[in-house]
Amino acid sequence: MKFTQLLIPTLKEVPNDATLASHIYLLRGGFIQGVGSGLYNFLPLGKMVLDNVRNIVKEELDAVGSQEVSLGFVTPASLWIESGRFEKYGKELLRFKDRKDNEFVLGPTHEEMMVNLVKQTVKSYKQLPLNLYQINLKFRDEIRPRFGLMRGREFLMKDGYSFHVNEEDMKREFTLMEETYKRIFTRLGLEFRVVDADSGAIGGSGSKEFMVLANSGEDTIVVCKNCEYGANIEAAVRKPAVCNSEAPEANFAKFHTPNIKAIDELSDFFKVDPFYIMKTVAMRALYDEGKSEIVLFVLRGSDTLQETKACNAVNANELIDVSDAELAEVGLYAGYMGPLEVPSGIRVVADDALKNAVQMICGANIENYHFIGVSSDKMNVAYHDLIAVQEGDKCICCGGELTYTKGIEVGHIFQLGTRYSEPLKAEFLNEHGKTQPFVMGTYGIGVSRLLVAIIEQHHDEKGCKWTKESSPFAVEIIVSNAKDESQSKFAEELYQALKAKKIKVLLDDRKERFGFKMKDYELIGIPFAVVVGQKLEEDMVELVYRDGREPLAIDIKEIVDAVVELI
RNA sequence: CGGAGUGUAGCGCAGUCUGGUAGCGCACCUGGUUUGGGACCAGGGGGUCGAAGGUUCGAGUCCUUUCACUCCGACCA
Repeated sequence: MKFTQLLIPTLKEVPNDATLASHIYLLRGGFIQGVGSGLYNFLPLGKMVLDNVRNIVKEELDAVGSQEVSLGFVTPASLWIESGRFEKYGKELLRFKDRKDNEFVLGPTHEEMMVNLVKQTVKSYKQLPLNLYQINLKFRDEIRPRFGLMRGREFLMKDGYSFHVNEEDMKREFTLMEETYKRIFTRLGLEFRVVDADSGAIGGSGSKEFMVLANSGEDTIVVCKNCEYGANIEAAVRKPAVCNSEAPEANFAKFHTPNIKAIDELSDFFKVDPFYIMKTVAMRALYDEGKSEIVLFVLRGSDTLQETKACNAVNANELIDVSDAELAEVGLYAGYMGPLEVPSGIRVVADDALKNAVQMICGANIENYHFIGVSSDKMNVAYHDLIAVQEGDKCICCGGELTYTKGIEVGHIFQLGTRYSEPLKAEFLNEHGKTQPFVMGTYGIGVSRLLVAIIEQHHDEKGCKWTKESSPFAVEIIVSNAKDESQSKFAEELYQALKAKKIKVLLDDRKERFGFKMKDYELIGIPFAVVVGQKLEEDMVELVYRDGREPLAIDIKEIVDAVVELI
């Protein structure tokens, strides 16, 4: 393509609302255009990159036997009501009615639709396994869209669904998808990590996320310095913590502790390590149909509550903070809450680390009193993993030191089991002639988000640096002085020669000065450029690299071969 | 939804306090000079000042209402 024929509206100035490198450069480079909160138009260059990414995803998936389909964007709400997600998904799900007053949703993900499709067409185990995917727009009415394409409301996603006769075959496919995803992200030139994850609103178990490592990432991931262990903070586990300081010794008793509420105040008062104090966090858990209840989460004073884990532990849709006044209404006192002698009707969940704990201190559920000498056998509570892993904790696999890093979630794969097939009655006849629900897996890739991930990992102060397989063009030809006839003529010849070799080439034939065109080249970020300039008088052109390598002078007779070799 | 802020040309902004002809830079158009790191000269086009209502002889500016967007928080496959 020729620059003069392409719509590439590059900007010198940074749009006010862009803070992230990828957002700034995608806007300035003329890849995308904002149209509303979380809504973007893709301009020609952006569309080219998007198509490249999309094609790589498609190639790799097709190569392992997945089949592409395209589902309707608008979904009848009835399917969502059947699966139980109409409420569970919350306000993020955009709902609306048609002229006949029927309810619909804009698909944020398409488990229901795909199950419905398969249910109508697959009747026998002989048709399984099956892996279907689509690469289509999704809409999620995000509470707070931000960072450009990173968290838009409308975005391009590949969502795949597999159907199996049993758990074992589903796990085989899950592993196959993990390997396929690794190939996709590697081809795109990304540095990433596969981590254990929370399954969130999709449901199911054993999910893994693909995280592109970048400081601007929205997710905190826990990684081991020593081994391959990695997990989203929402799902990370650690080796049980031990405490070096001595446990207190006391018989069970009620102790007067006026105005001593916080863990560190208690720690000072009793001269014991927070490890031996129980922290009780009250939250209001919200359920379907507007139901809610106050739940007490109990953990060691040295630990911190991980809200996602807590939410999962009580099967709630959401946890929100509780005010002191609300606590008082049910007979609880902030600062003096504990797992013993709890007002009736209040649910208590304790962290796994408190199983078999002895000699603990906890609130007495009476104002100004704590219990001492508490052991967990007195507690009638459910145990769950509730804590947020901290930096410095020990790895569950190897005992190595755990640290935090930031990641951009670009892929997420789930072992769903029968989470959707059962309620939606998606069943087939097995080899014994018996009816059974499909065992499913589901696999997502944030295609438009990948553009963000690539730029976040590959940019400098001048602009984008697209990786080889994502770049909108393989090479750019820059005519230094478009009014110099010999330069224009040679550039045109070179352009035609490269095109004849099926190379994606961009010719900057604008009548602009050299510096201007170089700045645009660097902003747009094509990996290589051939500068046709003054050296043409000596039959030489210059090969420049976007990655910072020194330019190379090359004889005009060899330049075509040199470019072919590079790409 | 809570807190903060911003809406004036395609983009970035000034003008609002103290009411009186709608401005600047970039971009765009015409002509000329320039051509290896975002050039220069001259001329030019482009605005319901987010929207509605009010005060006033007169509103971008003052008052009321409303909408949109951004940031922090809660939230998030």
